[in-house]
Amino acid sequence: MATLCYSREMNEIFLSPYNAKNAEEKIYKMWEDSGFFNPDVAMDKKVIDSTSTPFTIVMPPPNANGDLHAGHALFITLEDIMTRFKRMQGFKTLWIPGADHAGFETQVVYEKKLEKEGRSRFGMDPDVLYKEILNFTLENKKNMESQVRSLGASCDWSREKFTLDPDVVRKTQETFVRMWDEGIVYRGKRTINWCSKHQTSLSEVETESIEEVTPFYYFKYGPFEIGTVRPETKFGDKYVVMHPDDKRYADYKHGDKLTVEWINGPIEATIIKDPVVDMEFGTGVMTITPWHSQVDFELAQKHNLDVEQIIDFRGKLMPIAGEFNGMNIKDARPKIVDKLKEKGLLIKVDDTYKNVIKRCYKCNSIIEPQIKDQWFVKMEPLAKMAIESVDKGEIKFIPENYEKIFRYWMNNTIDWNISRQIVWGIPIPAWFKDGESVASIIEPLGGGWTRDTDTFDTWFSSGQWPLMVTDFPNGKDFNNYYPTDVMETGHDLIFKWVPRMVIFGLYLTGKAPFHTVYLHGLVNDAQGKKMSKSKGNVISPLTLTDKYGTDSLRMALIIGNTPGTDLALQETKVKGYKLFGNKLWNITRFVLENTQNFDGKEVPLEGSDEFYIQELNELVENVTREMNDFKFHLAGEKLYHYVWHTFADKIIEESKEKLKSDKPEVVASAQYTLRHSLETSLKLLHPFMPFITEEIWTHIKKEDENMLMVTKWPQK
RNA sequence: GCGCGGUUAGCUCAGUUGGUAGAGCAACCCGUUUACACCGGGUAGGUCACAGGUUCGAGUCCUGUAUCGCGCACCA
Repeated sequence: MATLCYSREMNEIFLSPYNAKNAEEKIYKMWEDSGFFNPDVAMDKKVIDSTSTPFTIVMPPPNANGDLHAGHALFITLEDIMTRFKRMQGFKTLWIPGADHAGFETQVVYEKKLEKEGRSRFGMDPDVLYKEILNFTLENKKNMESQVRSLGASCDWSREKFTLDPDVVRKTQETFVRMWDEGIVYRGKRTINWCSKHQTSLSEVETESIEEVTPFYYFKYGPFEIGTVRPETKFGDKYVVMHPDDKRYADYKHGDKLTVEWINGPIEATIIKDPVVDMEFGTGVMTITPWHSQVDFELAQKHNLDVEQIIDFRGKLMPIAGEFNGMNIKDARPKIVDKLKEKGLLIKVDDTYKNVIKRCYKCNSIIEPQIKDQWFVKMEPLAKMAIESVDKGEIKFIPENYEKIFRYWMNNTIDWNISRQIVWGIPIPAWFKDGESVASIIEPLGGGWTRDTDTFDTWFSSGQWPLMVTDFPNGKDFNNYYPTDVMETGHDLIFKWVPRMVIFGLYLTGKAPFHTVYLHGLVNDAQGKKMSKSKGNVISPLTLTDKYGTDSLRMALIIGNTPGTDLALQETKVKGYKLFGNKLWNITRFVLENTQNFDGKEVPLEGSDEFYIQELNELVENVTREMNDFKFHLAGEKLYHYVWHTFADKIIEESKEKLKSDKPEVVASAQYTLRHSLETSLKLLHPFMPFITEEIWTHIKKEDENMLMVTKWPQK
């Protein structure tokens, strides 16, 4: 028979303050050894009813290329709170961890490392480079995993997946081939975003559009005046475009040819009339450079115009530039302007012109639009499915306003370039021969095919992540846990990742991969400024957990932090929750010292005890409701308040008198109230502060009780 | 240019369906007679950005303005 009998020895640990460092590693090991992170084990050991409803979260796989940052700590805490809450409520709870090879991101990190060592990826054997990055990534993966553990994540490590696991690679390639077979993927020669430094194309989300003040030059072009910010692209400009309704140029007819003096001598120009020209802008006349501008390229296709490359893929001018051949565009620009000025073709320069320039989101290089054969995904039909799913209410967003942003993006899709000219990624299974392109895992019949050397955009595979980790299409987990429940991730991924997961889920299975998208904000520094290495204001979560314990950081990240809103992480706040942990620790000490002979059985409540038990019931009800509504900031704050200002300040203070009473029923009632309040508080706090609550629990639980992590969530 | 969000106490932020404004930290005063000084008790501090409107009643709903932040964007 299980009885409570608190001995002196058991209390001794509570005589000194809570030592997070000593407790955390031991507690995490106990959890992991129990196997309860894995719902199958929990069911086998009868901790969870095998008929219960599943609750699944897929962890956004952290990049295996460095240390965890504060944002990771936030998402791990949020997802762990959801997971622990549902697990205690008896759901068949599964949180699946992962690690991301993070294609371009990691390659950039590794290239920086090479640079420091005086090496370069260019000229390296691709296989050697790949192996080096793989080793680097696998080493970092271990580091990342141990940091995720240290934050208390109760995820099922037995199911962990890496985005380069062989089955992930194979399935990603199969999806590509299927999309090709079904006409969703095509090979196209189109304008792409080219980073001349990284020597790869990039998708729209991998570029940043930055507004800059750039000199705007007006040049004389025959009888016309044209404006440009990019004189260096103008060598091949032999089409001059104006609006068909523009009366100023009514004398010129579409197709008219005239000879004009230009940079390197006379050039034959052709008049093109097209309504794409804005008559209000500048002089209403423009020349075009189809190879290096998407608008111009579309115009060229429409009118079947010549398309000529001016700038090569290293960002240098080509032979068409004549004397400027081989020059870097940055150096060439002023020289070209000088030459035009000497020739009397420069009319004026506007130094106040604001222009939006696309840059590489990693190295800040100017993105050069180039024409290149790449693999594209047709976005429109896929986006349509995603919008329909949201229309039907199959996917909800927290906070709600992100639904609008999601819809906006889905309604304005551009076909997705999934080819990357880097080695670090999943190879695109495609073959070329005599201008023909075929998607196929194995070489097509006939022989003589050349394999595509490009790799996939990392989002092409991570977009399928919920399917990969549940072992789509026939795995046991896929049947049991797909669709998953909540996708919790940063609001910055509302474009990059969330839509792609929705699209792939719907495309491959007909079902959205999750019903709730919870988006957290960025974690900023104490002043609310974005953390960055260059500003030197980066706060490492590991430094804070070292100093104050993991539970304290978790509380500081959750309380007062509403979904979608950025958070200013202040060390004093973390410190404050360390004090709270200590408070809880000392409450336990008091309760233990004063309930030594108490058997734990329910007794009739005397005096204010009834009121306090009632208040506790209301707390349980409120906290449970708020947790169900994803309002963890409110639930956490209520718990903090209850424990400190009701439990400690009132229940304990008043109990001091009651415990001295000579009426045994008054003493018993007070003891029951103390013990019940403590146990309930620990259970409610466990998802937020798993370590300290579990540590206390091991000292107060009955012999036949299991660890707190799998103890039943309190009910009113 | 278009879109989204914020503007509440010195600082960082909460405030669920409209009902006389809250927390933490900081400040000030008092207190170490045993759970905790990693503490307790108390004090002070806000025309809820501004202007209108709806309402018996608005921090909360509507309109507009200002301002900060973020996102998107093929005007050469």
